[in-house]
Amino acid sequence: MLAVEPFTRVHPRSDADPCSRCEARRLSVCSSLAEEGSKRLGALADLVTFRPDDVLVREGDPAGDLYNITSGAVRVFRLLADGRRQIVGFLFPGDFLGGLTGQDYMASAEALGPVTACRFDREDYRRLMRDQPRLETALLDRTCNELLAAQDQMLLLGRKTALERLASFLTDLSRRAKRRGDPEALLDLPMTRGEIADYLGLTTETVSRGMSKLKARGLVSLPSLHSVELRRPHALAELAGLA
Amino acid sequence: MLAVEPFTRVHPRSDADPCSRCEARRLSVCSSLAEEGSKRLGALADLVTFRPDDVLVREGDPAGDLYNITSGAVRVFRLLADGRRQIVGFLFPGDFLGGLTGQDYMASAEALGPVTACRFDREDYRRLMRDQPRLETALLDRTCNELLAAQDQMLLLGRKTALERLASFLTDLSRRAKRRGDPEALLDLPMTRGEIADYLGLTTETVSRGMSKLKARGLVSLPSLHSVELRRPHALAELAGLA
DNA sequence: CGCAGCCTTGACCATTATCAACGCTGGTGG
DNA sequence: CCACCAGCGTTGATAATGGTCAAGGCTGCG
Repeated sequence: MLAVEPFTRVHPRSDADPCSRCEARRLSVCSSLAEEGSKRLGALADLVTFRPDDVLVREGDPAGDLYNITSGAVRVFRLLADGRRQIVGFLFPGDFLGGLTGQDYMASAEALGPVTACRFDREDYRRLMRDQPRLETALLDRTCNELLAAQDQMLLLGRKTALERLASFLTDLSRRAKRRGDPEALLDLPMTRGEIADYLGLTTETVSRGMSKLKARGLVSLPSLHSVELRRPHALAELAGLA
Repeated sequence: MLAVEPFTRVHPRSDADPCSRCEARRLSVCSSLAEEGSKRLGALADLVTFRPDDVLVREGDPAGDLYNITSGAVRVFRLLADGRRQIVGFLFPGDFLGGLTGQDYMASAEALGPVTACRFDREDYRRLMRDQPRLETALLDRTCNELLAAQDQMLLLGRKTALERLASFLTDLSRRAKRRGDPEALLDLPMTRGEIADYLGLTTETVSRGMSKLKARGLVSLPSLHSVELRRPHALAELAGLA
């Protein structure tokens, strides 16, 4: 039986210092360490690049490295035996990939396009955490946030309609873009319709129809295949069931 | 905007000592502390009881207490504005309820039947964790396990059929019963069909039909409304998509 | 410029939700 | 102690959301 090995993300913090080594501008791991000597983290990490569809980690492989995404985007997913895929998350710059517990990776991660990431050895990172309890507390906080997001996604998958799911997705992307400092109304969609479908528990066709319907209702415009402009973000959030 | 506040569970460990105060036989929090002085934890906790449908914590309320369930079962859920409910988890003896980060509870929890629990003050628990890093590491591990279970549930809600969801549910209940030391083939179902439905993203009727179908296929028998006997656990696990 | 892959749209279909009726059961009060 | 009743569960008929299959268009890259 496989040991457990979840993924966690690091969300950027606005008050953080830049990490010169991994080039992320606002990264809470780097921030936590800045106070106690970020040199050390820099020495542990190296910058790696991936091409589109490259595999960062594969479900079932022994857990080794941890990554901070610094550019590009990543899909994290699990598969059923017959090939059905559920994407459990998309990672953007500032997000964290990898788990510290368990023996094997329990989900796969692949690059959506060109990706650069800051790689840590898992054991180094663990040692670092042992020396710096603040880092462990920060990771616990982040994992709790991740769990909260997972509960949101359960509500979405279990109880929302196709259109509500799309509205939720776009609203969430907008929120995350804003947090990263990217424009919140003109979204870049680095994933295909099929990947959005596998994230929302739908099919390509339903996602496509949903996009068309949102456009027809004037909630969004679609300047290009892989970008969306939120024209009525509040109405979209309302449709998403947020408030 | 509400601060994040996820729930985490403590899973029992077989090598743990009993916790005399909260009466849980195998509880990893108690275990972690046994090594360094479980008296202290005992002093912080008090035993509380709830009647059926009592509210343990309510979504949106300021986060205060943490609970270890010692008997009975609990539903943890989130709601949409129009009343649609997604149960994000059921808690059984040995499971942990409450979050250490964030300002407010982000999900509600109610007793399925009579429940007893070991209650801790959140601040006390935090202080305890600061003194005992092992406890924090254990909590991080457990939260990661929780996150993994959440990803399983996403796969279930996004990509499994109604019958596969039911098979997964029963298989998971069996695994958890075994871990608690309860019979793994004769399951107690403390929840209603409607609650199972709200956990699996289905309706009462579909759950009921699914149960009948599993019975017709000889995979289970239904000795009473709230118990299930797994007659072909392996076939059930296969249907669940496990392997 | 052409082709492959992705996206969109349409027609049809299937799974599951909805609506409805009825049966069971456990708790309560006469 | 029994009978009633409210709530839950089951089953059936019908409807709807979203899936499947199919055809054609766009686009970006070689």
